[in-house]
This record gives sequence, C-alpha cells and structure tokens, in this order.
Amino acid sequence: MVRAPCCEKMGLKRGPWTAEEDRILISYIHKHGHANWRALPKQAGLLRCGKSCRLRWINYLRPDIKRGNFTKEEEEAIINLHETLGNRWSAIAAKLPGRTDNEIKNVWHTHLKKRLIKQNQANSNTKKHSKSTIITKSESSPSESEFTNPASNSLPMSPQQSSSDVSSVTAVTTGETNDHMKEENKGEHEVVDIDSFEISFPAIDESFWSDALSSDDNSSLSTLDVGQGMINNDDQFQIYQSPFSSVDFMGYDYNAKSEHDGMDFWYNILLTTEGESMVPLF
DNA sequence: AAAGTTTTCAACCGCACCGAT
DNA sequence: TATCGGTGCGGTTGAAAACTT
Repeated sequence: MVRAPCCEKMGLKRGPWTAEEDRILISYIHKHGHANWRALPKQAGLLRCGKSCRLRWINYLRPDIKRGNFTKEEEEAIINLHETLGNRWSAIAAKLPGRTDNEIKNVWHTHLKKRLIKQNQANSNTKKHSKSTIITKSESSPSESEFTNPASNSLPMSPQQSSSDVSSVTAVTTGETNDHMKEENKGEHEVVDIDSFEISFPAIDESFWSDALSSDDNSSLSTLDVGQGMINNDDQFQIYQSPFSSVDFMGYDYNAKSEHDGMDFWYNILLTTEGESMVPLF
C-alpha cells in the first residue's frame, strides 16, 4: 500500500516555531480543541503540517508540561523504568507527569545513559575488589530474576523519595532500593490542583529579565520592563502581573518569550512604559 | 579572540497501529 | 478482507549553545 505523504511539502513551513505561530496554535486549540490534527493548521491559518502542530503542542505548548531540569527523583525513575520498559519512551513518559517522551528520550541519551555506563564501569571495578560483599547481599535478598529485572515494581517515585547520591542509583541494580521504594510509594500519586493554575503565574526567571533588557530588537524603546499576562476569552491580551503599579501600556512583544502553565498559557511580556512615577511591585 | 569540537534538544521522518468504511 | 486516513511512537537530524584548544 502506498501511503500519501503526511502533508504537502510545498509551501509549508518547517523548522523552529515562532512565538506568533505558538500563539495562533494555542489560541486555536483553546477555542476549538484538536480533534483533527490534519485539518487544524489550515483552519487555524498556520503554514504547518498537522504532524508538526501536534508535535509542537504535545512536546512544548501543552499546558500541563513541566519545564526545567529533571530532578534526581525523575532521573532515577527514568533509569528504573528504562530497565523495565526499554526504549518505550511514551510508556515511560506516562509514569512521569508533565514530562514528554521526547524530553525523556533526550535526557536519557544525553545524561542518563552516560552516567549508567560510568557507574557500571565503577561497579564492575568494585566487584572485582570486594567479592565477599556481593556474596553477602545475594544470600539475604532478591532472587536471580529480581536482579535481572530490578525495576519492575518501583514506580512511580515519590517526590519525597531520597535519592540524592550516586550510590542509590547503583543500588537499584542490586535490588536493594526496590523494597524501600515500594514502601515509600504505597498509594502515592501526584495530585495536581488544576484550579490553582487559573491566574497563578510562575515566577519570571532571571534569564528572561536579562534577555529582554539586552535584546537588540528593543533598543529603540525608551523604557523597558517585563510582566506577565494571557489572552482572555475575548482574544484580547490582558496583563495580570507587572513590576509597576502604574504602567502606561503601549504594547507587548510576545516574541520575547511565551510559556504556559496549568490550564492556561501565559506570556512573559515586554512592556514599554511612559510616565515618570513607576513603583516596582517587587 | 578565533577556530574547532562536542553537547543539547527541538523538530522531523518513516513506520506501525487502529478505527472507519 | 482490503484499503484508507489519522495518530502515535521511536530513531535520527541538524542548528545553536557550550566548551575546549
């Protein structure tokens, strides 16, 4: 069977998404959902194929995505899950709320795999020099099958789980950590209070401030600062948070940085201000 | 400071799967 | 049953950033 290409190559944009494209996609999905990815870009007015839109939404724009570095707990969970599931990234992602399969795949290839190789090397060296210790462990604990499949009952990891040192990762391969994990994770699931996201903005990270203020694109503006806001139901931009109690709002530049959180998406915005008395709120 | 190299990660590609017809 | 369209998945790529020489 010859399949039609997923999209017309001609005239469709590829490569990195712009903030404007993000805004269009988010706005469309908020209003209409994403029942048909193939039809979505045309209806939304995006020069992208449906696949590209889906990927952008799933991996980046989706409101429930957790941004930022992986915690040690998450990294350990990935290691354990990979031990059990192999390269089934979507299955692994399903156990880590807010993380995407792509992100997990990347962190595995860039960090965790290398770390495990190093640890295994270190481990094998240790075993060569301390055989008596190994014998003692195997006498008192897991069966052979548990050794070969150590992570089969170790998820999900709780945020409270202590796993801050390298040796705990190593311990997983001996089966030692699993019982500990089982005990700690009994009946525990992360509960996300969706309501709390409504107009609750994450803190603006420091890099945004410095990036915004050093941006060449904004050199023509007289006074700059940043705030946060979102598109309301009437498709109008609304500021919810600004460093100034009194700000003469002239416009916003969502090219600076658009992000999202919870059930809403929001923008770190670049404000141009006028007037003489501006009182920082923080 | 410049050039070269390595690392990171967003995005793409091709294939498999599934439901509808 | 065969075909088709839509979606999801895992592997791969390549541009940009970070690091080294």
